[in-house]
Order: sequence, then C-alpha cells, then structure tokens
Amino acid sequence: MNDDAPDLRARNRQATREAISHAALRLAIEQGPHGLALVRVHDIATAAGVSPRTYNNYFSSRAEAICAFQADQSTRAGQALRSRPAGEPLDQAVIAAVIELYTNPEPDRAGLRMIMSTPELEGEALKAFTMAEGPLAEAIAARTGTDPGRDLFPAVTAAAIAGAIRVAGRHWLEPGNPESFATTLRRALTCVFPAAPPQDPQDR
Amino acid sequence: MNDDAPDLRARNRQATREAISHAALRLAIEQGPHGLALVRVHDIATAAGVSPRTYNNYFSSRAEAICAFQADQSTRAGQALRSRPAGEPLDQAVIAAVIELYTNPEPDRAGLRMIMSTPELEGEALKAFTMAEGPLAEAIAARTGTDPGRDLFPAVTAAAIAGAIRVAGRHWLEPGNPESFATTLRRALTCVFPAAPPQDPQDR
DNA sequence: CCACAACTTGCGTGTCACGCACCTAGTGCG
DNA sequence: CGCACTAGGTGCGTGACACGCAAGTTGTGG
Repeated sequence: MNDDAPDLRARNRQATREAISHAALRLAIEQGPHGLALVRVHDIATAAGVSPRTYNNYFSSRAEAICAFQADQSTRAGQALRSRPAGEPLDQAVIAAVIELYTNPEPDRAGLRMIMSTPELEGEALKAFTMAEGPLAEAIAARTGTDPGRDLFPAVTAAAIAGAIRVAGRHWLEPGNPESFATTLRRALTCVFPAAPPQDPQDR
Repeated sequence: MNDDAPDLRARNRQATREAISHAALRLAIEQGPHGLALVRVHDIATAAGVSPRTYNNYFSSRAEAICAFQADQSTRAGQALRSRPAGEPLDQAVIAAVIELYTNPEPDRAGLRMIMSTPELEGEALKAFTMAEGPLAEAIAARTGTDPGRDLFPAVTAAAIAGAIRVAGRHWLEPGNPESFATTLRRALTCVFPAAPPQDPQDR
C-alpha cells in the first residue's frame, strides 16, 4: 500500500514506463488497427522522450508496451476482490470489485477497440487478462476457504471471470451500443454466477 | 467433413503444414522451456524438409508454428459440441464433447508442459484457445436457442469453458498428478456448471 | 563531499518477417 | 495426350528489431 513515494528513482521509473506505454497506445490509435506495423519503435521512443534503447529496457515488444495499462490493471484484480467486505457473498463481491476496477476511470473506447481488433495486440491483451487469474484465484480461494492446490474451483472461476470481462469488453465495443460498461460487465458476470453456490441469490 | 481428398495440392499443403509444426514442436521440446531462443527458423525448416522461406509462408512466428496443433484442435470445439445428440443437456454435451476432443489422442505431456511453461508460447496458446470461443459460442447458442448477438450467455459460457480447459491442463501438468486428463477435465468443467438447470447430476 | 548503485544511451550483432521475382509441379481443357 | 494456367516453393535483398556490452549520467547513502 505504501508504494506512493518509496523513492525518487522508483517514481521516475514508473513515470517513464507510463510515458512509453501511453505514447505507444496513442500512436497505435492514430495509425488504426491496420497500420500497427507502421508504428516504429523509434517513433514510440521519441514520442515518450527516451531513446529507442531505453524503450526496450522497459518493453520487449510493441504489443507489450501498448497493452501495459491493461496488464497493470489486471494485476490489481486480486487486490480489488480482497478489499471487499469479508461477509459479502462471492458473486456480489466479484461483481462489485470488477466493476470498481474496470470503470475507474471509464475505459477509452478507442484504445480498447484498437487492442481488441488487432490480432497481435489481442494476444498480448489475452496474456494480460490471464495474468490476473492467479491472484484472483487466490483471493477467491481465501474467500471461499478452499485449497487452490487441490480444488479447481478457484482457478476455474477466476478464468471464467476473466473471460466474462473479455466478452463484456467485446460486446461493449460493438457499434451503436448505448449501455455503460458497468451494465455490460454486470450482465456478463451474472452469466458466470447463475446462482451463488451456498447463498441466497438476491441479485439479478 | 469431405475435406479428406479434395485435391492433391491441398493434401500436400496440409502435409507440409503438419511437418513444419511437428518439427517445430519437437525441436522446442528438445531445447526445453529455457532454450526456445535457440530454436532457429532455419533448424525448423530443415527438419521439416522445406526452405526457411517456405516456413514463413505457413507461419509468421515460431510460437505460431509450435502451437499450430493446439490451434487446429481448438477450431474443432464448436463442431464437437454440435455433433452431440440434440436432446442432451448442455452441461453433459459440453463435457462429453470436450473430453472427446481433448483426449483423442491422449495429449503429450511434454509438449503441453513446454507450451504452458514458456511465456511466449503461452501467449500463442491463449490465442488458440480464444479462437475456439467463437464457434463454441455459436454452438451453445444454437443448442440453447439464444441470440448470440444480444444475449451474453453463449459467449461467456464459451469463454468459461475455454478457461476451464486451460486450468485443467495446467493442473494436469503438475508433477506427481496421477489423474487422467479426462478426469481433470471433467472436474474443471463441473465447476463451470455447478448445477445443471433442470437435470439430475449423475456425473462427478 | 564522495563512493556506489541505478538508469540511460550509443553501438554492434544476430535473427527475423516479408516483398519480389523466378522456378517447379499439379490441374483442367481442348 | 499434351499444353497453357495457376498455386505453391525457393533464393535474394531489405528494413526492423531484440539484446549484449560498455560507456556516461543521475540519484542515494555514508
């Protein structure tokens, strides 16, 4: 929690990391899904105010740089679930945590659309979502009192949640969709928890 | 179904595709998860009996070549579900179809472990699994009579199934696990369908 | 104030993806 | 039965990239 100001170096490092990934995403959006190959490493580095060599001290591929925000966000999924009140039933805790995590701030439609509609970026985004599953599974196991080493429920549920978020994103991106992302997210996650196992389903 | 002998050309093409991907996987296994960078394109092409230039007429990256089998298998998921009897309840049909698809032939532990434990390959395998979701979602929609354009259930369920398969694979690979893959698969998929809507659960 | 560590940068190297042009082999028609 | 056609394989050249290495620069702690 106290990684706000541990060091001036660490802050500079985080700042350049964000500068690079932000520049990468911006340039990618400018070129559109079909012009990703035109986004040169040199351009990203220049736009971020660093040398090309420094760029790949932070990222080893364009896709990794462009999707860094998604990746960072995903790693917070487990923490988001843990921060829900202990007594809350699993389904409600998950839905609340995910909505809190993915609508703060409201996601950028252009950026998401860019990532979801470009094969190479989609692969990297997939990796990002998958990285969330480990911590998420641990948080679920902690909440349900199951052993993640033997019981498959936590890991499978975490994977299902990550999948639901992906599906929600894809559906939300479809042209002419007036729903808020939170609404779509809630609809998708409700499919994962049709009826909470040992709880009374008051949701839906 | 009738793509067995449509053409001599097509058969040759499929044969070289399989030769390349098979050679790529074999060489990757030989080098182990930490030596993937030592598997040169030239080696793969030579082992497959084609020129390096031909290799990337078929695949544009090593990971794609190595995971081609997984990708091909994934694309058959929708078809596997559709080939189940129409009256069978969704959960039983899915479990039967997936087990049929992923245990025929019995998967190669070394190959799976190679793919799941190498970050770059894992990303490609993730893409392969995700490619299965579209057809799977359509098959689920057809079986449940829902509209995949409006209802999120088919897509979310397909994603959950793909995630369960991944989790099952990871768990099955853990050292000292005596279970058959079919058993692990069934356990994982049962987490996705905790209680079949109006059916009696005879599995588990 | 100084020695040390972290970080950035320029350079060189090996690898790779891919466009282009040419060649080989399978195909269908007269 | 042979010939034009076409899909696919191959060699070559080019542009870009990842990464190791060795400085130079900036923050840190004694």
